[in-house]
Amino acid sequence: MKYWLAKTEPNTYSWQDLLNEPDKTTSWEGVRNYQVRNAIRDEIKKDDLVFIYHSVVQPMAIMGIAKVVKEAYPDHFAFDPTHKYYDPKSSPDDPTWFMFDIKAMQQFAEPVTLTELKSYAPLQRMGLLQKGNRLSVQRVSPVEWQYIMASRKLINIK
DNA sequence: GCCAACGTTGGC
DNA sequence: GCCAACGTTGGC
Repeated sequence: MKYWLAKTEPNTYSWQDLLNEPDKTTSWEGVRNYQVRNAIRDEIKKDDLVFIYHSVVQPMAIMGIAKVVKEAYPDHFAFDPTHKYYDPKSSPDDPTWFMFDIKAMQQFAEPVTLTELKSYAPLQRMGLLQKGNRLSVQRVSPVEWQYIMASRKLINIK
């Protein structure tokens, strides 16, 4: 099993939006970066765990944990000319872009802020903290994952 | 609001 | 194939 971190701008789609979904489950579409596409298509597997991170808006922080419930499948939003995620390069016969589904599992009692993450010596090499890192879905090492998990009380979502 | 970092596009 | 121009991301 692998660990991941997915960024989202809460003004567009927030952790609370995920909690409000039927079965706390949503599709993660709209990735239009090839490096992230390759990770989604080739590496993300069912039952992998994902930190959901709020970017741009204060407080920038990891909000909670989701589980991959469906592996990569074609991002059909790329096929719709009226949709903002439309990309004429991608076709149903030969899709360029992929999406996957996640379900919210646990929430941190308090968000784990970017400022706090930066203050932890064991996390200095974490992808999120590297200058210029713009990958919207990225790997988290097991050590980093466990360290962050141990920093907070977790609330199970029912 | 600014701007550094980075990815993509398109002319040559 | 190079690279300037442009667009986007995302922290400050």
